[in-house]
Amino acid sequence: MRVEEKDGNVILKNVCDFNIEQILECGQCFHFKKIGEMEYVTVAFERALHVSQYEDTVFLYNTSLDEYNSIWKNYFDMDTDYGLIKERLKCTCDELKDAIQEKSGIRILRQEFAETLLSFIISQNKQISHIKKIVEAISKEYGKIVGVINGEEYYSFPNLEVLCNITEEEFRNLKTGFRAPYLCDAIKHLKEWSEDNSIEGLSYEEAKEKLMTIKGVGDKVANCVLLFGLGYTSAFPVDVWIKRIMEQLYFKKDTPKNKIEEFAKKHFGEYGGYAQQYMFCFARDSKVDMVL
DNA sequence: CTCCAGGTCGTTG
DNA sequence: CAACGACATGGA
Repeated sequence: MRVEEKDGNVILKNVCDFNIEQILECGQCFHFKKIGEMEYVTVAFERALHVSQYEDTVFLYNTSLDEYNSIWKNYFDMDTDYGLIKERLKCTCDELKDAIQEKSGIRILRQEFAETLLSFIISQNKQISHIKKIVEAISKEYGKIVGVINGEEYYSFPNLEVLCNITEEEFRNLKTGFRAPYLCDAIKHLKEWSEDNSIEGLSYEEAKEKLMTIKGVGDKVANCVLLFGLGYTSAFPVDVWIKRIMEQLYFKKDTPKNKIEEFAKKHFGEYGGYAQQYMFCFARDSKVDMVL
């Protein structure tokens, strides 16, 4: 891959294992907007990035090489060799071949911890389109304006200091429903952890246990946060879609979620998170049979 | 109008 | 411990 800066844009040429539509639309993030064919605005790290892709060329508009190197390279996980991961997974797990082939351009975004945590608390029992609306509403109400692209304004997700002052009632007014107290509890914990730095350097198990002390964070949300917001690539969130496709690919019968997670840990190991994303996206897209 | 959505909590058996 | 209903809200 080559990285060039030209006329205030950054261009990535000969990009491998990268499909902007699959990356953003695969349910790992909620703070983006499709503005054209293979053209998006994604909001993260208090910035709005206008990005488009044509074949193996990716355009990052109105940015610089410095910003790419300090922010977007890590956000898009460009230092990870997805070709290698896919080969490993396909070798050991023949069942994944179709999903990987179909969703070959997925990457696991390295998102901010706080936004990921709150977004996935909101996600419970909600459709992705509605999760996006709530994340946008929170950002518009409490975040900063970080860009105007094609006449549309984009707002960053509020930082921790601002989040600390949002009341349960204010969250209810933003249509978060019964999740409002969960969000407040999560913010309280975020504040503690940022003050004593206690979320850093933990093992997967320790971090998961810590996350699950938050009311409203169960096994699935904790795994999503570990994977998308804290970089634990072995995390394997089991939701309805993963349950359906793994029952079809592996178990051939109704199987409890904890059994599925246990199996994934043994079978996929450190690559669990990647395997999960290929399967999730594939299952949701191809509408895997609802029953077995 | 009914059903369900990238679930979790509290309560029962 | 496994099973089950409640929980807010909006879209199909």
